[in-house]
Amino acid sequence: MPEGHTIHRAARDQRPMLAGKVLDVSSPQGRFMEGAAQLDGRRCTAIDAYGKHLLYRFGELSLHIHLGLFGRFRCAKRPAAEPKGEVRVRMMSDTHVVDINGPNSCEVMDPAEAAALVRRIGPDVLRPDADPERAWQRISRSRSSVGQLIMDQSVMAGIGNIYRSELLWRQKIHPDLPGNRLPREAFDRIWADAADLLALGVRTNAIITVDGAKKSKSRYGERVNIFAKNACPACAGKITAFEIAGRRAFACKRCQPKA
DNA sequence: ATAATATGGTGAT
DNA sequence: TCACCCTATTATC
Repeated sequence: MPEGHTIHRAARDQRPMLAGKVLDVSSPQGRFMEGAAQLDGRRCTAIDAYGKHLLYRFGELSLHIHLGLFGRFRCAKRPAAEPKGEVRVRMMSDTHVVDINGPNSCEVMDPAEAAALVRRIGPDVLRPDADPERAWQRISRSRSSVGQLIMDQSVMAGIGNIYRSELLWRQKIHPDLPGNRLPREAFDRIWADAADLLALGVRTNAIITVDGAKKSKSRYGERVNIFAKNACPACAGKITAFEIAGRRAFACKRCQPKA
């Protein structure tokens, strides 16, 4: 379930559970034994989110987590229940248990490695210190498509596959438009809308791109406009489905002209 | 039971 | 562009 909002939400949720506390760190699944041993018994000093990456700081050392497509967090109060599924890391404070299943990355980093990681991540739409100018410089100089660029985490961080289609639909821009033909004004709208939508995602812990929509249990329900949908909510025309670099993408030809 | 799918990313070709 | 990594859930036989 992870786009950028998921990670920032996790950081927000887990700070009061873990930060400032000495943690028991283990790997119930057994695939992170060495890393867990390095961190076990140390104090978690901070939890930082950068785009889709999460860094649990333990003084000099950082635990780098990237959920990938399948990863998930499970948080609970103690006493700890039996690990559910393949729990790569379990972190336990005096009050809480955080389990991480199926992360794409799970590694201990030294300060240089952590700094290098943060450096290669583009400006994060969810961070107040992000500099959109960096993203604009990349996009406006690139012949790649806007659809590709806004989901490239080194260009701008946080946007995933659903937000991509939804953002470009909301801003009436076709994903195939080359970055160097995107007007500055359109980029500004994309950035601002991304910041708003992802912030709402953090608040609700859900991807909601339909104005005024509420969380719902159905798969995409009324929360998204065109992602995995057939008809355009604006013009009732057919939504076209295609692929961008192997990922599903959606657009309305009528509402999202290429120029 | 087995296959297909998924909101992600990397490294080789 | 493809193969591959990681796991859980849903769809299909």
